[in-house]
Amino acid sequence: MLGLKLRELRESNGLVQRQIAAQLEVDTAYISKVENEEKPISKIHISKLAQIFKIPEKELLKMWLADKIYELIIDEENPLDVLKSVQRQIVQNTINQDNKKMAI
Amino acid sequence: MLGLKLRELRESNGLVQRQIAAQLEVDTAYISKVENEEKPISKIHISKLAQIFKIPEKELLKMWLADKIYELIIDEENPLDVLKSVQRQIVQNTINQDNKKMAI
DNA sequence: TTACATTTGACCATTGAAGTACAAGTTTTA
DNA sequence: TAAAACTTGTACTTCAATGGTCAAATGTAA
Repeated sequence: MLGLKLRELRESNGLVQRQIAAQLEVDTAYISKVENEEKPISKIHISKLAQIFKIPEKELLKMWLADKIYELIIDEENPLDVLKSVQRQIVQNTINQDNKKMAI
Repeated sequence: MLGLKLRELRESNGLVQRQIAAQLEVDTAYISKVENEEKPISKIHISKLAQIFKIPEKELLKMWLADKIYELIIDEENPLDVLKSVQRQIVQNTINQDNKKMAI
């Protein structure tokens, strides 16, 4: 998913893989594989990519994380279920923390 | 989160760590660390644990996955946001697949 | 006290993923 | 058709996380 997005970003910026590769100082083969989702893009490249494409680093980072999670659960029977339960845990957690603060 | 759950399960079944350790054929120290969330529980033990506690393996597996995801995003600024975007991706994906099927 | 249960810290081997390179092949485009 | 762009397969290294162990310390309950 992120690979595809990166390809779109690159193309809409009128760049070829070689140029991205140069800026990240990696092989063009790596870029190709990333765009074709054969390899994950390394987190350490996110900030430079954000620069190149002139988008907020945070946004790209969020996509990067979402991608990781996606890969983790997509083969499960019921991925949305799992997401829901994580969600519940986080919400519950926040509530507990707030309660603790109130108690002080 | 899962560690705590496992502790609860163990205690509500009236078992001590040594007994769990014996069944999994690991050191009690490992069990202790798992329950205290210092180490993740290995996936390969899930099925045996489900047996021991007499709960569906699927349920435990789901918790295991949820835990992984939780660890992945909990330090982010906006973990719920990330979850939402994964959710969207999955839903979108499902729709696309359905459309493809319809086209056949 | 004694014995059992749990925790802790230090340590270590294994494994799998990440990151990368290179060469050779295929596609695209001028 | 030639050059540029891209893809693909294989292979190598490195690195962090995992999955533990052991011994010693600490807690706890009879």
